[in-house]
Amino acid sequence: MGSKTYTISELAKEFGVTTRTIRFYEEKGLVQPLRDGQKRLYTPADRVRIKLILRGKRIGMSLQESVDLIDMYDPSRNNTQQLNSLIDKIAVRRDRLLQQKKDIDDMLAGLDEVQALCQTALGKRKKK
Amino acid sequence: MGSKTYTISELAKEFGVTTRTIRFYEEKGLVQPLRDGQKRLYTPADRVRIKLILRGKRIGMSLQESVDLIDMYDPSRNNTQQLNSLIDKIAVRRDRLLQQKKDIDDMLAGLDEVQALCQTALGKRKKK
DNA sequence: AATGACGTTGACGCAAACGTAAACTAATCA
DNA sequence: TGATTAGTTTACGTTTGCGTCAACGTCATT
Repeated sequence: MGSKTYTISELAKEFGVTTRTIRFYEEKGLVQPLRDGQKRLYTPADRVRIKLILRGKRIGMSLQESVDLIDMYDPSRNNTQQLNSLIDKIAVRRDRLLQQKKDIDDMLAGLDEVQALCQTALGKRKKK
Repeated sequence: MGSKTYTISELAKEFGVTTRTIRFYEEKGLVQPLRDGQKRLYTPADRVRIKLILRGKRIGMSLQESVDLIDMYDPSRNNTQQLNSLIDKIAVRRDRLLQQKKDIDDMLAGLDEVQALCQTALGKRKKK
């Protein structure tokens, strides 16, 4: 029953952030770990939340945006109203994500070109 | 010869940013527009730089990172040393971009799931 | 000549996302 | 038992990326 918990430094180490960062997320209400006396205890669910937040960060989302996104994943107490507006929000997000994907592909293509230039500039001496 | 130039507000409008933003980029040395007396005149090259900077922003790059990336696109005065280190940098960037792409795909998949849930939840009332 | 529209240079303000130092506790290792 | 290690709170500091005046110049109308 006592499913696994994590200490703050375990998670910090796993995700490559400082403990300060994780505490900061708590200050902002992004996670609410349990306590063993003074010490914070993180459940697997907490761990996932942090993971998702950091994933959002990697593509330039603000912490709040990540949280908003995470909240979408839980259409628990939703009336028809809310479900419809949720669908709209999803559409907006999807558009942004697709734009970002395009941006990334463009950049990758650019990098390929430059790399090719570099290699022919170097390769002339090597292979042929 | 006198190839086209743009005013600051033209570019601001085109890219959906304020003129303040573009001046800020100049303060930081990201662009160096010509002058007609006091007024800034942006060349097509300046315009492209700004465009690339904003593209970087969309996927969470800092302004400086965008500039670093743009500088890669110009392997002008490169000796073998620099070409090799450039290739290394490109590899690093590519890895990051691929990770970001994966992050985006994961999020898109998540959104698809949630949307499906929403739609079945709604559809049950509609159809029956 | 006055009214806008557009441009300029400071300079201060501000939110986000932590960094960093101080000062403390609680458990553990030697 | 003293030292080290990991945790805690409080609080001020820092960087980035602009927003927001203020105070002024320059044209083109009206």
